Amino acid sequence: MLTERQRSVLDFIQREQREKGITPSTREIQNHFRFASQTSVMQYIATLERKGFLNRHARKARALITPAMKVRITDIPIYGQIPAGMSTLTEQSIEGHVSLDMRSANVLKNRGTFALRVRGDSMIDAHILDGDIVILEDTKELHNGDIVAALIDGETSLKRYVVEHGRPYLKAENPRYPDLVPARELKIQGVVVSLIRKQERRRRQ
Amino acid sequence: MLTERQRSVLDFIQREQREKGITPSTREIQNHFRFASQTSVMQYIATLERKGFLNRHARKARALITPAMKVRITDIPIYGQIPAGMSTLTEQSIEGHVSLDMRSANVLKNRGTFALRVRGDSMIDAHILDGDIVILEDTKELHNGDIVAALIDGETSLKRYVVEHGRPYLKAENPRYPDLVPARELKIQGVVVSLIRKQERRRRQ
DNA sequence: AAGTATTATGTTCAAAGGAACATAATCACT
DNA sequence: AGTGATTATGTTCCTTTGAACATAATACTT
Repeated sequence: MLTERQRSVLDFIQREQREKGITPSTREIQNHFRFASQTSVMQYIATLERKGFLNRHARKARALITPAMKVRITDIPIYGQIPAGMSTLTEQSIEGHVSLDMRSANVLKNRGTFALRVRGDSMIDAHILDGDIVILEDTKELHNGDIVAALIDGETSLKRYVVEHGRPYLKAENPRYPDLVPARELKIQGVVVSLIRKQERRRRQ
Repeated sequence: MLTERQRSVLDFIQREQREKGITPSTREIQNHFRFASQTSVMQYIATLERKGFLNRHARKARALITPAMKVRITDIPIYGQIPAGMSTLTEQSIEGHVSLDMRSANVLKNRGTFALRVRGDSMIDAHILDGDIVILEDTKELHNGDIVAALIDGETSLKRYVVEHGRPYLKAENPRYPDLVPARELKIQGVVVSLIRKQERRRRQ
C-alpha cells in the first residue's frame, strides 16, 4: 500500500506527534529528510492523504491528523476510595488516571466514567482480582447481574446486583463473603463496564 | 488554582485538540471567545503556562501542549490470530487496535507489543476469560509462571509457562485441558503483561 | 486609598508555514 | 523505446500565526 519512503515519512510524522506533542511543519519534515526542496514533502503529504493514511486541515499550520490521533481517548480518573455522596468526586481522592480509547473502555459517554482499584478478593468468582482497575459508569439503567460499586457502611465495595423474586440484593462473588440481603437505600455509585489488569510477573525464581 | 475564565480557555484548547485533532491557533481561540483583541489570548496562554497547566514550543504555530497529551499513549494492534513465524506480523491479520497509556498497559517499550483476543476458557483458573484482550510483549526474559502466547500446531494458544525440575512445559489453567509437557522447540510469541475486559451486561431480564 | 492580579482593547510587525509551478532523474513495467 | 508512478529540486507567493507594546477597565485585597 505504501512505499518504503512514504512509510518513513508517515512514521516520522507520528513519532514527532508522540514525542514532541505537536505535528511537524512541512519544513521540519524537509530538514529531517534533508530534502533540498519543501515540495517533496508536499508531494508525500498529498500521497499519504490520497491513500487515506492522513487527514489534514487545508491551509492551517501543523494540521496533519494521523489515524493514531483519531481514536477518541478518554481520561478516566482512578479513585482510591469514593467519598460518601458521590456528588463530591473531589480531585483530592484521585489516585491516578487511565487513558484509553472509548471503544476498548466500553464507554459511550465522557461524563460520569470513573475507575476504582479493586481491594480484596470478594469478586474472585467473577474473575475480578485484588489490584485490578475496574472502570465504571454512573448510569441509571441497572440490570440484574450487573457488577456495581455500592456504598456500604461508608465504604465503597464491589458486588453483583441481583434481583430475585422482585427483590434486589447485593451478592459477593466469593462464598467466604456474605450477601447483603435487604438492600434498602442502595447507594449504587456505578456499574462496571470494563476492567484492566496488570499481569503479575515474578522476577527470577 | 485557575480562575473560571482561565479554566474555560484551557478547556476549549483541550476540547479542540480532542475533537479536531489539532491545537487551535491564538486567533481561533480569540474568535471563539469573541475577544476583540488577540492579545487577550496571549495573556491567558502566558498565565496557563506560568501556572503549569500548559507547555508550549515558542514561536511555533499551534504548538500548545496540554497535560492530557503528555501521557504516552501507545497504539497496540489486536491480532485475530498470529500467523506462524511471528516475524511476519502483517497488517492483514490486524483485527483492531487498543490505545492506552503505557503505564496502564504495563509496557515499557513501544516495539514488540501486541494484543490477542482470547478464545476459549483454557485459562479460566488464571482468571482470563473468553473474549478478553490480552496485551503481550515480545520479550527475551521468560520467568517461571509467566503466561505466554505460544505457537502450537500452527495455532496461537495461551498457556502458563512452568519450569519444574529444570524442565519447562506449558500448562493450561483449566483441569479439562491437558498440559503440553515436552515443550521442545517452544515458539513463544509473547508474555502477557496486561489484560482488558469488556464486562458483559445483560440487557433487560 | 493604594496596590496588584485579572480581563480586556487596538495596532503593528516579522517569522512561520502552506501552496503552486516548472522541471527532471530514477525505476518498474510493458 | 515508451509510459507512468515515485522521488526529487528550485523558486516564488501570500496567508497564517505568534509576539510585542501601549493603554485601560474591573475586581480583590490590604
